[in-house]
Amino acid sequence: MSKEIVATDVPAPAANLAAAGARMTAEDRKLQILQVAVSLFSQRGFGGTTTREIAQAAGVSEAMVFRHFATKQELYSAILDHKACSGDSMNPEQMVAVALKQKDDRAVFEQLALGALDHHESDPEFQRLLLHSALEGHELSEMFFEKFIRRVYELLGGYIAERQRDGVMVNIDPAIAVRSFIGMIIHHSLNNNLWDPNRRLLKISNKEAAKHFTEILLHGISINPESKPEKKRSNKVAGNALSRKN
Amino acid sequence: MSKEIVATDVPAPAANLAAAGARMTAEDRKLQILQVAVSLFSQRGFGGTTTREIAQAAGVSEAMVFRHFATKQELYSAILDHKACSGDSMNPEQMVAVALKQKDDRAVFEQLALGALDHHESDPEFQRLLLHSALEGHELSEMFFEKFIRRVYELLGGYIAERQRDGVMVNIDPAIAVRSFIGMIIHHSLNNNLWDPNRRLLKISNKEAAKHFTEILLHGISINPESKPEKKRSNKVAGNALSRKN
DNA sequence: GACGGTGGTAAGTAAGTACTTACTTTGCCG
DNA sequence: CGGCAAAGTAAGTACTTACTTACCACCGTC
Repeated sequence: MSKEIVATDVPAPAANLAAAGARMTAEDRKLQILQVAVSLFSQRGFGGTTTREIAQAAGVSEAMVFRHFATKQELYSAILDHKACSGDSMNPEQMVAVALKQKDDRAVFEQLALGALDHHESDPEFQRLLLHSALEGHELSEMFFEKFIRRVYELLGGYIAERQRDGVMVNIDPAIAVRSFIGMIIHHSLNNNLWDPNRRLLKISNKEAAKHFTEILLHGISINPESKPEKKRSNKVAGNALSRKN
Repeated sequence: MSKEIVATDVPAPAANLAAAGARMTAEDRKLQILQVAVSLFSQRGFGGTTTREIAQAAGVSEAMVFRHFATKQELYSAILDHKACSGDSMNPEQMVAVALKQKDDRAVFEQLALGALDHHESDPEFQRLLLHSALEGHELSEMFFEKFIRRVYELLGGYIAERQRDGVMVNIDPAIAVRSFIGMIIHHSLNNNLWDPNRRLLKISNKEAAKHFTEILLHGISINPESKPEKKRSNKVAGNALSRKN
């Protein structure tokens, strides 16, 4: 049972050089080691990955790893920071900014869902890293929570609260609605990446998934759902929201 | 940073004996080691837990661990088997059997949700073990998937399909509805156990959560949602289900 | 009361582990 | 060319790891 120690991809900086075993600038090598380590850590976790494996996968000696990262822990932290901070689509606000202002409920939720699902699909390593770090109690978990999850709750929760004031959504605690929605998304990605990678239970595109999750949520928390909201809906609606049950 | 090596609880068989360091029967000791190891593995994962820690936590020498379990891997597997097979409430059918036959939608979903949420809350170790094993690619992940998840999809999906034929639910792929619902539940538990144990984002009882998740789902996929379905609804409704969008 | 089997251990072993040290190679620039 | 800093390594070190071996101590029983 000898696992191959090969990073799944050798990305940007000097892929061809790396293959030739050629010399690289310190910066490039550091980045390469980091990227190789991402792959290994996400597959096997912190405790399950040895510095020797990392060095081997990067095609250098162990000493090089420790030249660039003083300790294994520092390398791990660097990875998590890198992944969390250089986060490309880590800004939920901007990706739904337009829809938000137009109060296009469907667009708000669908775009957010699609963005998240696509991101999870294109970078499954991140989800694995996040899970590993959460289980290990690493600070990334906390950081990601504070910097991202919390903001999503505020953003979406705020939006829902506003729509409640508009009288078009039932008077549920917005946080519950957000949790339900995020739950559908995360769990769907978790299924695709972790438990059911060949989609035995459910095989749909991210677009379909986003659409259906949105549909269920909006139908689930909207008042007057018999009027099929096909595209947009007119903005302000008179009247106050009333709970269907407190 | 010396972590204490103490199992969170010393359960049934010979808790008082263990405290005294007294002699135990082989069977009892085996069980005790197993239970102590559950706690450690769920906290730190397979790679993150050493056999010495396990022995220390059980109050015996390492040799005793290897007398009862030939290898560390065998101990791990025994744990997973134990947890998955001796699964107490691992039968979703029976816990909603009555509601199922009565076609009491609300009861079906709410009872299932509450059962799952309560189980996750009372045994968070299991969720952690399951996650660890999924990340590590252990066979428990597959087993649990086959033996439990799949059955929930069949059970709930089948029920939804039936209600669609009854004409009271919209013509969505039942698997999508199930995924959405399970997603809300799992993600909520994951939040409570892993990311937000002190409930900063959302603090509700399992009962409330189950009720709200059910509410959202049923509202989300039911036809005719304006008639508040407060308790039960009459069974057969004439007419055929029509999708609100394919 | 010697005996045998079972619960239990102290003290290993060989193969890792993270991390270092002392040293060699390589490219670059005056 | 020659010099030199930076990239890179082989071969460690000190310690931990999973797993063993050889040996006790207790206790029912014949």
